[in-house]
Amino acid sequence: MPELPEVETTRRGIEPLICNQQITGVVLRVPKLRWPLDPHLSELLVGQRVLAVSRRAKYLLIRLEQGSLLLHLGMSGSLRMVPLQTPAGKHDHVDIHFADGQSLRFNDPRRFGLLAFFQGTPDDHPLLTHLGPEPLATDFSGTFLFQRSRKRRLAVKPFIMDQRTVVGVGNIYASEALFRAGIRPDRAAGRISLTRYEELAWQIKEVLLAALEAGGTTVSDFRQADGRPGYFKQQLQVYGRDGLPCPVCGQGIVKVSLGQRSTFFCRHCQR
DNA sequence: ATAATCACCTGCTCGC
DNA sequence: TGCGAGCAGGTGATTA
Repeated sequence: MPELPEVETTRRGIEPLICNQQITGVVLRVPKLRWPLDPHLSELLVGQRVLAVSRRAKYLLIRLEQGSLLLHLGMSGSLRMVPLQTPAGKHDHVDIHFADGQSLRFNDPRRFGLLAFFQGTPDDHPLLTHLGPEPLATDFSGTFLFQRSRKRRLAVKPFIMDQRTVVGVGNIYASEALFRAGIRPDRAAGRISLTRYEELAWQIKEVLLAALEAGGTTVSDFRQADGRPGYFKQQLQVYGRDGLPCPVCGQGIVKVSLGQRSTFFCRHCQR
């Protein structure tokens, strides 16, 4: 999926286009994405104005005058702004029409996404209450990772991909951050020193910021709100590069499976 | 409590 | 050219 840089790129793309706009209609073309879509969504949304678009973890929050829309792109989702009459293509599951004649279109081939209306404060939504810190915030640090990992035998890669540990780090950026920090992805989380966790926390921030600057990473589906792909793929150092030389030492990058997820690393540079 | 596995979907690539 | 197997950016639920 879209990991944090892709979701944030999407947020920045759509916010200026829908902020202060009034919703005039909602079109649902499938009964469910990951979970059933509320068939009354239209009645709940029409007439409301968008106050802001924010992000928590990989969730987008479209804040309305009454309540909020919670949106997750899942593995393959993307959002685009299109003129109202644009014919729906394959996997264009939801349209939200606005008074200016534009429409926010949710495309999601694998339908693992989420779109739900929530009345209360979004932070109280059950899906958001157990999330860890934002990786780019100051409360996310090596000390935090170190403390949270003591006595954990879980491999460090699934540990940092657990959204209760830290949010926003998915399969691509987990491999990239561990490479940059020189840590083997299969090392037990509880057997990594504070010093090394400080480096890892720093590299997580660095790689996410660099990807954000490039508009995210497009593997196949992801698109920015204007339809352009993300350009960070060219800067990936290990993800998807098994068999190719390590950019640092030249030894071949290896691919292994860790917690059912493909994992890429350099046996020489990562210990 | 923690860790591993399964499940939700479609589409694409690979090997035969 | 066709077909089944395996895999893909996420994450909640279920099982040991």
